[in-house]
Amino acid sequence: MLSQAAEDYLKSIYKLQEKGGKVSTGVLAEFLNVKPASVTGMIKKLKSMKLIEYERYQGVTLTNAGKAIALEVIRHHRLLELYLFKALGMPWDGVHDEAEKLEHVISEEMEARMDAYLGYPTSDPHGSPIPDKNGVIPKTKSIPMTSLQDGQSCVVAEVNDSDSALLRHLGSFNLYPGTRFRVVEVAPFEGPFTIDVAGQQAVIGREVAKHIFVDDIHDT
Amino acid sequence: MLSQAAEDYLKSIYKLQEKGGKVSTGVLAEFLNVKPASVTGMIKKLKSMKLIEYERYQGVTLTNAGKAIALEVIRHHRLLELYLFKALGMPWDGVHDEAEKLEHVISEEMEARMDAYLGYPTSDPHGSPIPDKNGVIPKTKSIPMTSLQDGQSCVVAEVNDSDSALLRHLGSFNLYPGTRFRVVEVAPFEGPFTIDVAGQQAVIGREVAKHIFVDDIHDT
DNA sequence: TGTAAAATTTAGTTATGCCTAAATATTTTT
DNA sequence: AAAAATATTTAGGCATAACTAAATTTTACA
Repeated sequence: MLSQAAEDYLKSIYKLQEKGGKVSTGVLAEFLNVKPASVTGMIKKLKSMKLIEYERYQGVTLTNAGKAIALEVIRHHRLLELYLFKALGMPWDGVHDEAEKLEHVISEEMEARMDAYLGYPTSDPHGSPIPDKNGVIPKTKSIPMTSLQDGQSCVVAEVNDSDSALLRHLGSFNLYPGTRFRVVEVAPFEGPFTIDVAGQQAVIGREVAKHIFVDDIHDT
Repeated sequence: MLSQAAEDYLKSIYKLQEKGGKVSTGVLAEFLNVKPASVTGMIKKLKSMKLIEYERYQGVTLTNAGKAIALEVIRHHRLLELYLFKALGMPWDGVHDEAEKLEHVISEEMEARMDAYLGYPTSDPHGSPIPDKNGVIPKTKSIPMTSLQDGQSCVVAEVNDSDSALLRHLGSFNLYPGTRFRVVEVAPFEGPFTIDVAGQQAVIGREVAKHIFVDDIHDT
């Protein structure tokens, strides 16, 4: 059995690898809130287990075996988030932290039972896709909210799940995955977005908008 | 935050303390499947945290603070067992192992939500009492099945939860908490019990009977 | 292209929690 | 009450996974 720490490394490498191929020691250290020297240590262990490919100073990539474990952990995380949200009624800004601890601990049996209870879902409460038991992720084609223009209408597809204060903020505007809104105005010089959600106006700053992904875009 | 290992020690000391006052190093080591020397080490740490009282060679007792933590962990365990059984339909011989891992990880919020979902239950699927959130345990007055006589009728109150093979065995006779049965015969010389469960006869050996506790006894 | 800055690795330390072997204390037996 | 048996503690190790500080490699730029 793999340690929780090792699982977290693999999950993080997977996520960072999504954005750009190889993952550097520094970026990984920053992401995991540990020092780069600690990352080097763990990297050596993961390499010896053939879960990553690695050459000194060159960054890391997951092997197929490593990727499978990363996807398994991500699957646990997202199934748990949705389960806690739906079955226990936990708030959408609270499920991430709970899932973060539980994801390393649940059995395959529990995973399967939650999956069945939820009707084999494909996305979690924040809109992130849930890999199936073979590690296949449903394809999504959302774009960052920051690329929207005045007058465009769209649907919230996915929001970053790890910052609970941000989630509460979005919740106060009813900005959940599936919610449609229209861009009323994009202030110039990298300014904030004024949007209309079901008749209510809201102002969303750039920093917040970066964490929101949308799809089904129409010009109005 | 207390480590999982420390929580397990406190829980184990609590359980062993139930049967007889002070808990010796050796008994605790045996119970936890570690060596006595390891127990001595942890004992020193727990003493420095004022969770147990301890004098060299004299065994340990929980302080009030230690007892509170032990009861909290036991509450988590039993609530989880019942939750997994009722909400996810896990078999009663499988919930122990899952709860054993989850008990150290769940938040107070999750505990409270499971408790509410279950309607503030007072016993788990094996009949063990669930401490309330203040650590108060519902009093039970069951006796070991081994003290029953021919012709007595009784109800299963509690069975040992940690041996899943034993639980499957009992399940095959429908011997769950709440099930009534009648003692048809107690074989002499410490022999097995022949019982009648809803018209079906079953033979229960002494070793198995030791792990079954019953109440509501009537002579027939 | 050489040097300074930035990133990464190595070396050595710490804390947790387990282990074995040896020393010591307690209990039981004779 | 002394010897033998049992229980417990001390001493020294190992693995994990973090840390700091120093050394090394890579990259950036003048």
